[in-house]
Amino acid sequence: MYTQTRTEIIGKATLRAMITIRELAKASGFSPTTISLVMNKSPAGQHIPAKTKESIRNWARKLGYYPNQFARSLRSSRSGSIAVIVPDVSDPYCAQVLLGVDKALYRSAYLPLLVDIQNSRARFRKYISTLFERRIEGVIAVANSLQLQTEMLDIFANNRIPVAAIGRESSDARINSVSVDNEAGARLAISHLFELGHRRIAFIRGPKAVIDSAHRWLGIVEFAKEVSLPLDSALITQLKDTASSSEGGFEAMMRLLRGGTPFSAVMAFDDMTAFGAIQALTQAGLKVPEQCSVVGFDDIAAAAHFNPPLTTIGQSMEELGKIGVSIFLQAREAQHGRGPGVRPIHRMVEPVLAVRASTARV
Amino acid sequence: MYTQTRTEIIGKATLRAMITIRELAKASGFSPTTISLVMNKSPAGQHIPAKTKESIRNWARKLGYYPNQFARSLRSSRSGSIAVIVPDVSDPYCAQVLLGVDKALYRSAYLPLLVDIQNSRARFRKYISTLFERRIEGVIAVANSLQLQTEMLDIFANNRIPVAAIGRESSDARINSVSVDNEAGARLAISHLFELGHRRIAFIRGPKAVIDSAHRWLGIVEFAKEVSLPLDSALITQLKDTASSSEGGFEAMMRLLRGGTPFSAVMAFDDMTAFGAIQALTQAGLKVPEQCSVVGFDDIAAAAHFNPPLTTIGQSMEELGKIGVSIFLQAREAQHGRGPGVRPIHRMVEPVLAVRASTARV
DNA sequence: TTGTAAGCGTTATCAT
DNA sequence: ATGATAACGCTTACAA
Repeated sequence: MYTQTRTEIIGKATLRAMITIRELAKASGFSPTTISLVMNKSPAGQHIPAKTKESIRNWARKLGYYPNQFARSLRSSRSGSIAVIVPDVSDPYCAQVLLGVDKALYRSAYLPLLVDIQNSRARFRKYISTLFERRIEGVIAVANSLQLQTEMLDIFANNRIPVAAIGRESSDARINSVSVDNEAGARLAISHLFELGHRRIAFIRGPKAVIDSAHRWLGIVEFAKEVSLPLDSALITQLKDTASSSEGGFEAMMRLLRGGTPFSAVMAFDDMTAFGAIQALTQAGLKVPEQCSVVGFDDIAAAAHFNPPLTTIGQSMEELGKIGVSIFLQAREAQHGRGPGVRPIHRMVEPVLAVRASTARV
Repeated sequence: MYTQTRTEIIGKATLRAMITIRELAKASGFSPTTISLVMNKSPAGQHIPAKTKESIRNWARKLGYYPNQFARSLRSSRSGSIAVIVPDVSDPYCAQVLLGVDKALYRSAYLPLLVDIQNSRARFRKYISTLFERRIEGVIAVANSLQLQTEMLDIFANNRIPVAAIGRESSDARINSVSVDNEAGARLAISHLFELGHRRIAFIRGPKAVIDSAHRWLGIVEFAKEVSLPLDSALITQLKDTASSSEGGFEAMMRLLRGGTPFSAVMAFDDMTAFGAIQALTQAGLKVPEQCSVVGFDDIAAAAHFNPPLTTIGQSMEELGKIGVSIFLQAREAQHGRGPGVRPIHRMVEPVLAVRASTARV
């Protein structure tokens, strides 16, 4: 094959191995301009005969011509890349969001640059220059965890790069966001338990610093008031760590059990917490859901496969990701259109109750 | 701030917003050459006075100068990007490998371009041109699943782009690979059960088309022969789908239970399969591990959080990822050094037995 | 020690 | 309908 012969040159050869538009021009007999017009389906080239177009495309395929994106970006001032920042790729929540982002971006002209900051501020900072050097046109950040605070995203907004924060409402007005309606989700969860006849319900609240915790708690308090359900402070505990984890859930449940106040159901901050809580219950000889119902939040992939399959509040992370992309595209459109008059976009997705086998009638 | 003022221009402004080396030259009073030498710490610039260097770096920081990577790549013929291809980002196995890849790549000069082919050949094909256009210098592919066959990676090898396949040995000699020692892993699993006193062991084998299945089975057969353990064909079943899943495990276990042949332990193809099997056992009223021990393979994150926590064979996906990167770096080094005489690299990681609560003495 | 100028591959503008 | 030419921002001989 042609390209293979050319790669015999060693050293810096890697990129040179590809054929250039001028070489393609020479080989095909057309000029670089014509080729460019054809390859990009430019409006300016609409009067080029179909025969010519056909011929050029054939030559391109035959010689393996792939236009150099760097030259293109340099000329056009468009990088076609967008940063997707996640606190931790191996976290199932992030993974699901990523899936949605990817699906949505796939149809667009943008390529995602995945930045996994692994819960480290230092890593985040080190990536910033890389992203600027690559001239990213936007940022989509999964900001559900503590580690990726929206303030950190200010640097992008300062440089007029549109930012979409996923999973947490931003305090900065210039930062767009999508998140689940935490309050509504919490209501769904507690009302599910309430309808099953549970009256003595325990709560494992999320870390204080996570804004979602507060919103979810608000939903609980309001629902409780409406149906006159008393909230016993002996049945309320809080995750200690900054991040949620199965271990945290385990410990929280141990505290509740040691407390001695009886309860027939638990509402956990999220699924990981619920997993830990169920393990603690099982270990204490209590069967779920027969002796204690458990409900989680998030509906991560593992929830459905857990033993027992977990009843939880789904928030379609995939949807969050897709909306994140659409927000970016919209923001970018607005930026191009009128410049300054861009309003921040905030959207919420509706939570859904996924009833599985970890909850039962009293 | 300077950069902000400049961005008032609308339209194509996004990339223009950044300052160029010439503007920095004008502002600082030094020439582009000097600046380039300083910013890149070029050997040629070793005699530039510290004072000048200092001054240039200060100006750069003050004006927010980030060298344009496109211009740089165009000039230097080095893209600094490498494709990381995964069958499915939301799969926990992939996620863990990705973590390792990312950690290893972070210290290198390369930026990963994540390609999630979502188990679709069509998506894969569509990405190929994007990757060539961006002039990737290498490919790291998680090839554990059926969906990403090593043959698909040939197109890169054909273009002299080093490829490292993770999770599956490649048949093509030009494709480097790292995988777990499946045979040794299977031995670990069965000998663990054997030592716990199990003699009637059931097996849920992996899909036929997955090469790992065969390797694991080989380990089983050899071990059985050594200790004269009879393998009862009534206790051997196989996943039907092309991919492994919790559902597949559930069905396989139902088949085994319906078969009526008694057994005290099951070895599942992988963790997801084990999850499904445990659910089936639980549903049938059998307690794990009291009435039936279960062992998985992979040690995905959820295994430790499962109920009961799953005994399984760990294969440090993170390690696989890191090795994948080191193989790429090595391959690239070799390519630069001597050109043709590059030997394919194949490495294996040792599996480890993670004993948790899903297995017990008979 | 620092500056000048050419060229990387593409595309937009202007000619033909 | 197609072609010549300049410019995008950077690096690197080579010149001063």
